[in-house]
Amino acid sequence: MKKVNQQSTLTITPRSLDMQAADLLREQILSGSFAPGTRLLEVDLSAQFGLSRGTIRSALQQLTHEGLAVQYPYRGCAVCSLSAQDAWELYTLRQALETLAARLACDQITPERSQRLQAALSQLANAASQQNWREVAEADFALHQVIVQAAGHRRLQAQYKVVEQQIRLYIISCNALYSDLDQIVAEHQHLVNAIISGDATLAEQVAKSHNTDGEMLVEQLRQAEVV
Amino acid sequence: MKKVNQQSTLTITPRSLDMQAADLLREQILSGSFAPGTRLLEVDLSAQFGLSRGTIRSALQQLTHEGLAVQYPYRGCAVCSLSAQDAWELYTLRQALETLAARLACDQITPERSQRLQAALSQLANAASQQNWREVAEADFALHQVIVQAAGHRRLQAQYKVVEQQIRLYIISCNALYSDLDQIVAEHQHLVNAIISGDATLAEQVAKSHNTDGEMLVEQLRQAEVV
DNA sequence: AATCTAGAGATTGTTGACAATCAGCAAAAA
DNA sequence: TTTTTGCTGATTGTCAACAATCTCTAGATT
Repeated sequence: MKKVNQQSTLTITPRSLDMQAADLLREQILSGSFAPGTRLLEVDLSAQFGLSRGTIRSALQQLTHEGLAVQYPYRGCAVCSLSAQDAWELYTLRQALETLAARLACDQITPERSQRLQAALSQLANAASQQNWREVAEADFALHQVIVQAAGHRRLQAQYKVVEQQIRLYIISCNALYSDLDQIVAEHQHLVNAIISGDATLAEQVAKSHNTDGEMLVEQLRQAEVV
Repeated sequence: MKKVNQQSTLTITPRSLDMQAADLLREQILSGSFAPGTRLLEVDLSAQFGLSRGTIRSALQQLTHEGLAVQYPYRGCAVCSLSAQDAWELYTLRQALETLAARLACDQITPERSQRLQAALSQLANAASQQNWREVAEADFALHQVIVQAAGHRRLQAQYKVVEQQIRLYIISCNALYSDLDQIVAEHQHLVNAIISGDATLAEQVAKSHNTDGEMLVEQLRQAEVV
């Protein structure tokens, strides 16, 4: 009789109601159901979710810490709106984190990790060949996740995730499109090769130059603000 | 009759009780009053502060997000304890953030900002000449704060502050000493000069090499764990 | 007409009580 | 003896009610 333990896929992991509420709200925000600027009122969400206001409050505090919501004391909470300055911050910060991740992943590269990088790169190439920019975006995120995980750095992972979420929010709010899918694949090919090569300085340099989608996003927001 | 407004030093800024409680707890932790591993129980703190448990709970959630506390569902909260792995993470992450800050500060350098950098550097040199390592540590932090502020990047500032706080916690828990104060001053001199020079690539390279205290900290923790 | 004041509505902030979970331990069962 | 079960104490998680703050508007004052 096999014991059910914490590593089993049969485990039910308890998750407090406030965290579940935060998860659901995050999903709504990142799927575009709650546009930037949407007010997130404790009273409304409490009624909608069938939970107490305190529980919702705790969930909103969590989202505020993740940068997805902004709190206005006594006046409500809202989904975060983004300026060009915000986009610039995210793009520069993401790049710094990805550069660190590339170097550390490279320092600790293993055959198994190489395979996972290659697999993620293949997914990206497949999505690009189908001209499906949404899947390209997802494959792009997934590839970077693999790199960041390969860095073996919990804080880096946590911080990268927060940045990624905010970037997702901005992509949705801009209806950002990827204009040159082949270039994106080529850039990522170059990055993965550099990491797998074991040359940390090269990996770092390539990651530093890896900015096509970030620059595009900042530019789009800048133009939107000028109009 | 002068109007009192939000920019006046006479303004009282409302700060919710939960944030005030978080401030006070943060201070206790960073001053060493609450050692790493100390249990932070809602019931005890509630009685001690004369606030409700919910308010304390919210304060602890804030500290958990800052990495100063760890939550154990249904079993209490504790001041974060640090391993060598944690120290490594902080040191590498800090370096990446400082490198970004140096580059951005350099890109946006102004005469006024140069002066502030020089002033902060002087404070560091003074502290070192008095062989007062606590003041050296504070001057070191202050100088980096000036650099990070000069980067004009709100998220970078926020993230840097979280990392800095955690580093402070670790320094206290290790009784870390600075062994070569002159070298520290020289390194910072080099960094400030690079930023002020306006050469962003140089600023970045110097910031990347700027790691004396971080490496020392990691090494001390590694030896403490071996014993 | 311009400015100030008070009140109402909307919303959050805080509280104390009840509900839920966890770990440890003693007793019962195998 | 080992394993299982049930209970208890300690602590958090959640709830509904009360307290506090903010913005806006109408009325009063200058």
